[in-house]
Amino acid sequence: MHDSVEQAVERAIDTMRSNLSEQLTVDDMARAAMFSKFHFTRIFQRVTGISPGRFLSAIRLQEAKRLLTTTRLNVTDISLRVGYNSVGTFSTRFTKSVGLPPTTYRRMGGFAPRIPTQSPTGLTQGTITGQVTAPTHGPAPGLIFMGLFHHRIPEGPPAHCAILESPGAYHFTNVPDGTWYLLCHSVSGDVLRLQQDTMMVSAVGPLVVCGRQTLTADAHLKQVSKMDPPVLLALLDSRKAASERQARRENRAKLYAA
DNA sequence: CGCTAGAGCCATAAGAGATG
DNA sequence: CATCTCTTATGGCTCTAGCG
Repeated sequence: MHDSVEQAVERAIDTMRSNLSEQLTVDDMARAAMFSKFHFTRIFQRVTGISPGRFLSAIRLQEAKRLLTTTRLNVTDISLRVGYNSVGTFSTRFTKSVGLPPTTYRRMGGFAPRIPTQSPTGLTQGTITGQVTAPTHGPAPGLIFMGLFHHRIPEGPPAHCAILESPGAYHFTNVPDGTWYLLCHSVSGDVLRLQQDTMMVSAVGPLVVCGRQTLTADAHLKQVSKMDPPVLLALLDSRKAASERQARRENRAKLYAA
């Protein structure tokens, strides 16, 4: 039974991916999965962590990111190709989710110069801490991007973010009160190609922060699957970030030696 | 699994700014 | 200057969340 539910959700996601330029509705997806739209919405949310509408929107923006970095199509054409009839709506949604307007994203080669974080909202003080682990077999993860988001989908500015060079401990302090998802994303190899087999992800949550308490949340990286929501936020260039870190380490070493 | 109120998304249009 | 892109306001409508 559980498997058939997952298969239905997978079928719906396949329908989304192969009909990006169509005006797909939840009704259409529910029909493809052979459920009523009410029941379909519920099981979809249970399996993926987000609603079908948001998942579809995320897939559209992910495809737009790909088209921006791999083709010379203009923004209007790309917005039409991924199912938006209005370039205005597309531009607004893209900027809000990715963190950069479409043309800036293209100019930067698909990377963000820095990852913006939300400004503190007054009542802060919680702490979230834990370990990031990776599978013992298979390719080693590259740099690990970690972020605290309001939703199960990595879009918009995170409340906090960090970069780990390898699996290990992390520590977020001054986390605002609220419900958070810890989302981790690691790429070994070429980030631009975003090949599924080189990407590892982990999602932990919901984590409810209230007051000065400390929460422990361990994140286990796993190979990305079809049912994981795509990463929308523009990430840093991992190779550049790694070389900058290396340069900083060398500078520190020189200072100590002097 | 069905229903419904309200939140949020999208289309449209106009205008400003950037670019070649 | 023409074209492209981005931003913003507005109104309609779809979708989600919550209840039964």
